[in-house]
Amino acid sequence: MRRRKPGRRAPSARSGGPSKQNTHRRSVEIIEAAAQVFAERGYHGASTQDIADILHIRQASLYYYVPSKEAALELVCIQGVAGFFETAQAIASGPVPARERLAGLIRSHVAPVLDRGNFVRVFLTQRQFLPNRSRRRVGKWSRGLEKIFETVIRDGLRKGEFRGDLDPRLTTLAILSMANGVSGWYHKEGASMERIANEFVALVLGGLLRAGPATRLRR
Amino acid sequence: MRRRKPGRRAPSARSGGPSKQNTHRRSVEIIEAAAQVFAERGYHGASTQDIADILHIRQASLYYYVPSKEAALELVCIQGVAGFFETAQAIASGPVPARERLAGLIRSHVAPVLDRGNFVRVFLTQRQFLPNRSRRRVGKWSRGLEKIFETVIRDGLRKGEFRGDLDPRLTTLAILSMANGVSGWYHKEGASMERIANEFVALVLGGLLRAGPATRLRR
DNA sequence: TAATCTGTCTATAGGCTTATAGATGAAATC
DNA sequence: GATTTCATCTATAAGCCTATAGACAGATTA
Repeated sequence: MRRRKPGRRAPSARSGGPSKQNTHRRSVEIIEAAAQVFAERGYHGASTQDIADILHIRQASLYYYVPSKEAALELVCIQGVAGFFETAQAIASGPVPARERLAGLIRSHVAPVLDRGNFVRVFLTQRQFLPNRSRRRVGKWSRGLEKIFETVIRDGLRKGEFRGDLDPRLTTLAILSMANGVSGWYHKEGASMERIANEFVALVLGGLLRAGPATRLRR
Repeated sequence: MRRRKPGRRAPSARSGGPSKQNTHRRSVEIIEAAAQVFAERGYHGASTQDIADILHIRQASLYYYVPSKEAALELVCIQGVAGFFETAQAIASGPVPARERLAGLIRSHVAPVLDRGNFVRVFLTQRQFLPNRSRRRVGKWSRGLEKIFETVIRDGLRKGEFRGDLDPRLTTLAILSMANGVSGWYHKEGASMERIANEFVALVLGGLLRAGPATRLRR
C-alpha cells in the first residue's frame, strides 16, 4: 500500500502516550493484538482497524500507545527474535559434544513457537516490510543465529563427530528452514512441541536410513 | 506509444480481453510481472501500479488481460504448484526402493525454484490470500503432495529401509519445510540447485552423524 | 475543590488503491 | 477504402487507510 506521509506535519513529538516504557499492561495487549493480526493477514493485509477491533477500542486510540503501524511491526518483530540469540549462544558454548549442542539449538529454536507463535511468525514472514534501519538490525540477529548453528556444525565436523562430506553452510540453512517451518503448521497438527523437537533432532542427527553400512546411500 | 506487435487472435467471444486462454505472449508477461511483485512485496503490499510499471504500461491496461488483482494471484499460485503433483506422483510410484524415491521427490521439489522461483514463493507465502474457492483448491494440491511424501516414507518404514522409530507425519512435514525454505534463500546463496538437492538428500537419509553404532544419539 | 493526568472518543485530512468507461490509433480484415 | 479488432491510453469514481487534532470524562494529585 505504500503510503506517503498523510496529513500535515506535527509541530513536535506527540505529547500523549504512556509515560514510561511499554511496560503498561495495555501496551502489551496492543502489541499482542498487532502480532495476531499481522500473523493472520500479513502486515500490509492487516489494518490498524483490525487491531483496534480485537481490543474493542477505536482505531485512532491505538496511536496513544504506538506512534505508527510500522513501529508496531518493529515491536512485534523484536519480540519475535528476542532471546533466541542469547539462548543459542549459551547452548553453543557449552562443554558437551557438538551433536548435543546442535540438538539443544534445535530444541530451543522451535520451543518459542509454543508461547509466542504469532510473534515468531511475524518475525519470519513480515520483517522484510520493516523500514530499512530496523530491518537491518533484526537481519543482523538473524544472521548471527545462523552463524551460531554453522559454528557448532563446523565444530562437529572438525572433531569427527559429523560426516566429513557435508557442507556446513547448506546444512545450517537446511536445519533452520526445517525449524522455522514449524511455525507455519504447528497449530494445525496435534503433535506436542517436545515430540516435534525430538523428531527433528533424530532426523537431523541420524537421518532416515536404518543404521548399518549396507543402507548408506550412494552419491 | 510503445505498442506491441498485434496479437493475431481469433475474434473474441467476450467483450474485452484476449479471447482464449492466457496463451498470449503478453498475458504471460503480465503474470510473470505479477509473480515478481507479489514475491517481492507480498500480495497486499504490491499494487497493480507496481505490476504495470514493470511492463511499462498504464495501471488500467492490466485489466484488458486480467479481470482482477485476485485473479492474477490465482494464476500465479496455480503456476506455482503446477506440475509438482504429477511429477511427484510419477516418482513416488516408481519401482525403486523408497529411499531413492524419496531422494527423487526432494530433488524434484526444490528444482522449480530455479526457473519459477517467483511463482513458487508466491504460492508458498501468499496463497492464504486467495479467495476461499481457489484457496481450497490449491490447498488440496498441497495436501496431496504431503500425502505422496508421507506414503513413500511409510513404505520405507514398512519395508525396513527406514528407522522404525520415526513418525511419518512429522518427518514429512520436516522434509517439506526444509525443501520449501529453499525458495527463501536460494537467490542469496552461491550454491547450485543440484548441490543443494544433493546435500538435502544426504542429510535426510543419512543424518549428520558419522556412521557407526558408537555415535548414535541416545534418546 | 481545583488542577492535572490518563485513556479513549469523534471527526477528518490527505493519499493511495482497485476497477470501470470510453477514447484512440494502428493493424487486420472485408 | 471502409470497417472491425486489438491493445493501450486518459480520466475518474468510490472506498479504504493511516495518522493528526482536539474534546471529554473519570481518576489522581495538589
